[in-house]
Amino acid sequence: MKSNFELPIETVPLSELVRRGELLSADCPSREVLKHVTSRWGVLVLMVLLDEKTCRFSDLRRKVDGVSEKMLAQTLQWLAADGFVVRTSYDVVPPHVDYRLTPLGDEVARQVSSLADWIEVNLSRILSARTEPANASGHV
Amino acid sequence: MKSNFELPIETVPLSELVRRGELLSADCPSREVLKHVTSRWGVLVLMVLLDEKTCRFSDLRRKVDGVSEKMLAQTLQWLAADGFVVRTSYDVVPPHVDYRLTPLGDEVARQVSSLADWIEVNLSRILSARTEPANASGHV
DNA sequence: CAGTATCCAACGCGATACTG
DNA sequence: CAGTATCGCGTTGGATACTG
Repeated sequence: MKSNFELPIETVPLSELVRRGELLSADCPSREVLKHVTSRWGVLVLMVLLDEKTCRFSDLRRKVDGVSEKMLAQTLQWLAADGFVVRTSYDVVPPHVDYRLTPLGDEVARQVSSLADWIEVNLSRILSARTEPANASGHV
Repeated sequence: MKSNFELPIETVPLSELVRRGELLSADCPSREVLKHVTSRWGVLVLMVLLDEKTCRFSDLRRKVDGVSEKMLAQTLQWLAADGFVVRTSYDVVPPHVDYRLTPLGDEVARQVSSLADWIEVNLSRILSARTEPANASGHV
């Protein structure tokens, strides 16, 4: 049986939309998208592209501290395959390739960056909460 | 040299805050937080807890389709250690344990859910964009 | 019910080397 | 510059079995 995941949203019964049932089901394609977007390097690449508008491969390598060539390439391929990023190669020597967000990618990037910003802004609150005994060991 | 990551935000030089430099540096503690929050099951657990207010272990297992006991336990420990989730155990037989968001956890959960909602709402747009030839193969 | 412990398979991911 | 190819280790993470 084919699920209604790939149907236009308007044709999906409203009852199945009311509350997120999609991501919670293991076989929903949205799990894949979520995986790419929230992957270790996916988040950071989207953040950078949102700021920079357009970036070369080596720019991204430098900005995203710690990423290897392999993982950067793979991450960019995922994001491109999902329609979030466009790759443009200029036919010159030495090679020149640009990456930029699509309109769709711009939207996810904003979501992701919003989360990232929250973490950065609240980092000290989080680190404080961390060291606490985690409480709740006290039985009720 | 100790970085200023753990200092209260007010004491950090403004120049280092202007644009997110934290998550982009490999050794920033925020990377860890991001990892927990955007982990495969972390996202889904936060979503459920945001909706349900309070949940038992087995509730979460059932709602988060596909998660194993091991990974659910580990994810909850991460989120609890970061101060996003509280674990409350009632001393009865059979055992009864509740999980709920802290105020801090509520804030991240909203961020994460916002991203998740975006994906669910735009899934059909994404799946459409996916099949396209990814364009950009055309040299410029 | 709410986990922990153990084993093991899959793969995420970095290091290195090579190519157009 | 912008990658791909290959190797290999460490971690992730599922399945199963056991415990308070």
